[in-house]
Amino acid sequence: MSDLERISLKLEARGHRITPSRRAVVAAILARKGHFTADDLVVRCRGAGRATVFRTLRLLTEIGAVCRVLMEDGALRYLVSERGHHHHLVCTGCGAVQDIDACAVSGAIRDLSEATGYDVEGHWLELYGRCAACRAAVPAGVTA
Amino acid sequence: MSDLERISLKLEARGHRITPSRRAVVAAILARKGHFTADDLVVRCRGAGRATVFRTLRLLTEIGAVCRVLMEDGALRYLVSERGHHHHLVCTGCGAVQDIDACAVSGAIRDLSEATGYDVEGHWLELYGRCAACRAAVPAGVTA
DNA sequence: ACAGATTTGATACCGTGTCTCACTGAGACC
DNA sequence: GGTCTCAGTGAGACACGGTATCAAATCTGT
Repeated sequence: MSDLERISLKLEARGHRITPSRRAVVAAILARKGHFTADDLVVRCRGAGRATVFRTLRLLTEIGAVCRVLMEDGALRYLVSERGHHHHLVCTGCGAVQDIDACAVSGAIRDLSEATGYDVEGHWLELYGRCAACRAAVPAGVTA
Repeated sequence: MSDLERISLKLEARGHRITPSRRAVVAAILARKGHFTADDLVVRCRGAGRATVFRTLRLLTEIGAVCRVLMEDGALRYLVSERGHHHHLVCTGCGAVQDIDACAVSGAIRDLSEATGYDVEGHWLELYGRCAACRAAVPAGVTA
């Protein structure tokens, strides 16, 4: 089963129709390597309008086919995702994104719940660093 | 020493002038309880122009007098901060923000560095939940 | 075929933030 | 005092990401 088919099934399961526009957006997303902006898609999906791209993007985020990555400068980007809850390790050199399956904070959350009286329901964690390749290309400490 | 004076000193130490506009922006920020948007400040700082408010806000973020909070919906807000590195626990009920001094992920970062070959340089962590007061007012599971 | 619901795309709009540019005001120097 | 310089200012235009509106198109079930 292709990724496109799997996503289509998920959408249909939630009562959404599989239209040519949505198919085009999903195909464009799957064709992207790494993260992308909503505007990237708008440019590539000449067939679908801006609003439709954003709507589809939101739909896909809701069903978990796409997730959002917070870049170091505060900008939000999108990324194809097949996992449920996970975090990202973003390379500040080349922009590569590595998924992290193990949730690094689940233990800390329990402690915090007790200490603060909060019922912690969710969290957002992004990590930034330099991947092995970028470190080899430009050793740490050297600012280009 | 008042907060305003402390912040002024920090700015001067970096070679910035303490102008009436900046003083007004800082005063407006200090008068705010909890988080606020840049637009909040623009409205309250009738004396200072929009651009100046944003510029001052950026300055204060750089010197660490103000930090940004990522809300659950992806929106960014500002918050007075006297600490260095810390994280936030945001109440999804009343919007209260609790600072968390202990960095919950420093241990996990070491492990990740080894596992992935990344040199992890920074991270962003926000936690969301319901504070004790909100849990008492509307018990968990009840959606208003 | 028909009614009703969903989807679409053009466009206007909003929020957040930056850029531009002419102007100001304070300090340095003569 | 005059004037030079330069950080800072504010009005407004702009950029960007995303949402709201709304008429038209397209499905779906009967």
